[in-house]
Amino acid sequence: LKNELNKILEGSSLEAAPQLLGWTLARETPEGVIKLKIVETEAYHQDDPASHSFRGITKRTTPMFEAGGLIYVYFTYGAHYCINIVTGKKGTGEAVLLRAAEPLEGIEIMQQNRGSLDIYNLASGPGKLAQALGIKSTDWSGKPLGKSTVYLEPPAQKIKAKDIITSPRIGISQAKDVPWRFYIKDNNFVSKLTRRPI
DNA sequence: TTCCCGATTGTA
DNA sequence: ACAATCGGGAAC
Repeated sequence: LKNELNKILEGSSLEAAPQLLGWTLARETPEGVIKLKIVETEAYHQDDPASHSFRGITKRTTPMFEAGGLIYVYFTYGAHYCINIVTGKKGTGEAVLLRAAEPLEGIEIMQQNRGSLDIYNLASGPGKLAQALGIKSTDWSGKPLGKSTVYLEPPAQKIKAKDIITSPRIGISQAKDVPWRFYIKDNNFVSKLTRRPI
């Protein structure tokens, strides 16, 4: 019998991205547990020019083509790590980028990891989110969600459909028009970047 | 092996 | 508004 998370993760990234809003992202570190509420996501898939999986399986993108439930971590701009949740069936290259989250527990650990005390600056962007969690290596990529890595817990309260805003994705040059970014309406912890003008 | 560029962030 | 920074992927 599949639980709710498995149902989400075996679906497409486009379906999963809004459904993951409100879920708690957690990691147990030597310093203590870190928990955040996911407030902003983006969907990427195989037939999507903006997706790393668009050009097929490479060493980097191999996890994206596995069955849903893995994490996919990539390094970008020479400085930042970003965390995705792989979704879909094995053989389909899709994932949900975790773009922003609201700190819930382990805030001091995240402040330490980020070198910032401002709670609105701890995970308000994909690079910041990974840094807050202490994810700073692509060795994490391809690992399954689980207590020994990073795991998800159900939303404290389900996010209502009317409170989910869709918009174009951020920071990409291809497929700028499609509304595959999702975030919680009026949430103060979403990323601050403005969308590049078309 | 060379070259280009990026699913970003911090600073000016 | 813009530089920093370096690995991935394509091209040569």
